Amino acid sequence: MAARVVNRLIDNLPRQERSRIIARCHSVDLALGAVLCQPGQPFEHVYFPTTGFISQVVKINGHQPLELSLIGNEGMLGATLALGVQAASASAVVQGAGTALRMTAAQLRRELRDAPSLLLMLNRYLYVSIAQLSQSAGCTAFHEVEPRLARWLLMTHDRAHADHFNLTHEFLADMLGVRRSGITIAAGVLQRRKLIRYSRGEIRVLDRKGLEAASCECYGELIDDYTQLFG
Amino acid sequence: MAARVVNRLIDNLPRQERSRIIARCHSVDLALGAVLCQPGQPFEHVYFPTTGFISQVVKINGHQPLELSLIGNEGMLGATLALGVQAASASAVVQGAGTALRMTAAQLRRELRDAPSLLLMLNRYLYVSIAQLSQSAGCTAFHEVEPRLARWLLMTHDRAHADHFNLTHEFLADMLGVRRSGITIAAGVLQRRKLIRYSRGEIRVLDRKGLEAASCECYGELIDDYTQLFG
DNA sequence: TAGCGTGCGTGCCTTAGCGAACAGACAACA
DNA sequence: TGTTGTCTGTTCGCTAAGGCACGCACGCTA
Repeated sequence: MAARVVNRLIDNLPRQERSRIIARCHSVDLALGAVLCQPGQPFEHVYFPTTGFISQVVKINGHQPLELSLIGNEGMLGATLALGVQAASASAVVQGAGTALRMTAAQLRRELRDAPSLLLMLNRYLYVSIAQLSQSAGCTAFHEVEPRLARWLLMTHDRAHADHFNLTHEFLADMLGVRRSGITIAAGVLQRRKLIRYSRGEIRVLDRKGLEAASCECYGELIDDYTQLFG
Repeated sequence: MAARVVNRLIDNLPRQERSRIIARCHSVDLALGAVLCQPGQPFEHVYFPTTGFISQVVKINGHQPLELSLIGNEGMLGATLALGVQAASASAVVQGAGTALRMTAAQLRRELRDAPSLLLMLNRYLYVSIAQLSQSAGCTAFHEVEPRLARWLLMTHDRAHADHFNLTHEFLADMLGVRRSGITIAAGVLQRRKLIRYSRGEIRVLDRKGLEAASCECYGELIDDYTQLFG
């Protein structure tokens, strides 16, 4: 169990290609806050998170970076290489410390040449990413802080593989593109409803079902988008 | 000039493939308001707009559809087919009447098999679309109605190939995900500044440079994203 | 020329959320 | 033990924008 690969994309590959890919990867630690790519700059590595997770964020002049998507062991960073473009389209930052499988971008390009199911997988993942980006755009435009926070906590819960994780209100505010005290209020409501408990940067999920009810429907949509293609 | 193909994606193809693709296409009229695809449903056709243009929109429960991207003769609808997924990820609606080159989805898939530059082009276009989606998400989250309206008018101006086009305030409000009277106010400001003039559903761009100054930087970013890959 | 539908201007009230600031509370460290 | 930094709670004033509704004005049709 300990040495088991637990990136769902890799796990989905047929056995031969899977071991080939794993052989080409190194396991690395993802250090909280590390910046893994910058928009316009070529990827050095691609990452398949196993226990850590990564945020893709967009920076808009005069604002804190806004989160676009969260990448955990259900996904990868660097899938756009399958489109033949070397550069990253957004920044990516480690958001939950942990481990990932990592491969150089050059190596991935080589593998893509003669690993048809790898390409197939990246393409599908890109498709899901596009669908999820679209959904998120709508969510950010229309939904309020509280349900968005709940959705965000659920997504993190899924990727952290633990009931508690470390995030300050300040950090959450940046990710959601809202004010810190807006998070304090929304999180306070969720805590009073006994859905979560938090203190000084540690958040614990107490009632997942309840959180799902408190979140906007976007959470379910994102899950559907993924399972439709990856089961 | 009259019969000249003016879809920039197609124009960028090498001569042989270009004529091959054009031969596979039919020119069709895009009727204002026509729905060209639905999320989750397979594409019947793909469209390369020439004079018309198309909006991709996302529907969120209880809200009007929000525009994700605008597709004119610089782009196409259906590029995700290159990812091997048949279904559309969002709805698409004709937003400016005009013409487009159209091909069946099945035909495109066939062409993709042995037209390497076509695949290359679709892949690049997908990359650009992802970058633009990300930028738009940030724009919707942070920028105010007036600059967003200016940006939107510029984008439409680029795609309409004319200084005037037909759009009501109501329609603009839906696209931007804001209230109708919010558009009336923002458009009024732009009109008083002599950047545009409008009346009963017809909008005319008077001062493009001025509009660019009034819009958020996202307009420039979107242009950059595109020109970086398509020149 | 009367009627009606559509598009636009405007106003009122409400509200979510911003910006900024301050205070308490805890943790770590010296 | 005190000091300092970080995290959270809370407040005040403010603004962009939402929801709603009314009225005008233009233009098509009868």
